[in-house]
Amino acid sequence: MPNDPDAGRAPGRIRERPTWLISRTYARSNRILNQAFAETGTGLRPYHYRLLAALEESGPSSQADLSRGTSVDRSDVVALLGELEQAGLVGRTVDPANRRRNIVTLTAAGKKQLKALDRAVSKAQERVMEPLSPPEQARLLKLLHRLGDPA
Amino acid sequence: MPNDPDAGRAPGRIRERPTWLISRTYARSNRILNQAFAETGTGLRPYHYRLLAALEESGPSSQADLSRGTSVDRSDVVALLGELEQAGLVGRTVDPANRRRNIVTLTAAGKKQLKALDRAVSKAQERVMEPLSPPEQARLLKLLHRLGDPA
DNA sequence: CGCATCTCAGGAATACTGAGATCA
DNA sequence: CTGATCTCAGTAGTCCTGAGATGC
Repeated sequence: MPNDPDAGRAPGRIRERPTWLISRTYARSNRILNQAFAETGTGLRPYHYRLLAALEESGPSSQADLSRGTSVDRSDVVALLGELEQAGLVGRTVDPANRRRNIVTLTAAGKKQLKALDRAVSKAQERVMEPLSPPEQARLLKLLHRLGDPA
Repeated sequence: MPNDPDAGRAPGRIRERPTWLISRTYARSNRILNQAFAETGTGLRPYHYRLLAALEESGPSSQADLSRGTSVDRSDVVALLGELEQAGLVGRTVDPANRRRNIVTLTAAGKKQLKALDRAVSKAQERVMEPLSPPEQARLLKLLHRLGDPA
């Protein structure tokens, strides 16, 4: 043997704790997802995608509403939108009816970029869900939906 | 009205993407879990718990095996074990049969601490899984197990 | 030599807190 | 005044990469 006889031996599976399973699943999903985003060469990350997708779904929104709808912290939304704005993917204008607010809109370039990201995300998700059969996937999503959004 | 008529309006639910649901569930689980750890007043975090639990399950282990078994990066294991060692919860000795290795063992204090953490984790997990009925919980865990540990 | 292990330095992405300024 | 919004500064915990030193 070139090396250790028992190298690579994995110890036990720890307790089969729900939180551990959730964490493991999330980590794996993230690895796949981040790689997919990296491969687009856009420099955009999942957080950017969330904001763009929410904007397409809800139309022009305030930053606070974007934060609530995407579960991205208000504080992070500022920086993320700054990056998206600089890339020409969104526009920010002050709401004339309520000058505290910014109205954030998706530009044409943003819509186009979103479509490209959609394709990457779809592919990544197929790979994430691959170990399960389609009906199992549907069941899982239903359960996760209730667990992640209990309100 | 003291303020905005439409404040708090949530925009759409974004796309009901699997990765988003996984991410949301993980975030919620983490919030609950981190709070539970904070309430123990031990200063220990989920990562510490993973290592302690793995040590109890597998007995004395090398750091590399701990890393593989817990999915905690080899690089982080070093610092985490340093903290646990300083707290007297684990011991590290060089393996005489293979001097590259450290043999990490759970001390009596570590076992006791682990039991306290176990209680906190169990309670937190009940709260995480609360929205689902017991059979649904079981179904979810089975699916997550296959998804998070596809190898 | 190749390879495993431990260690350290550092970075990336997510998640969060606190505080200030503006405005309804 | 209360409270919502935007912004900035800073932090914490997870996850990952690269590289060096030692030993099989």
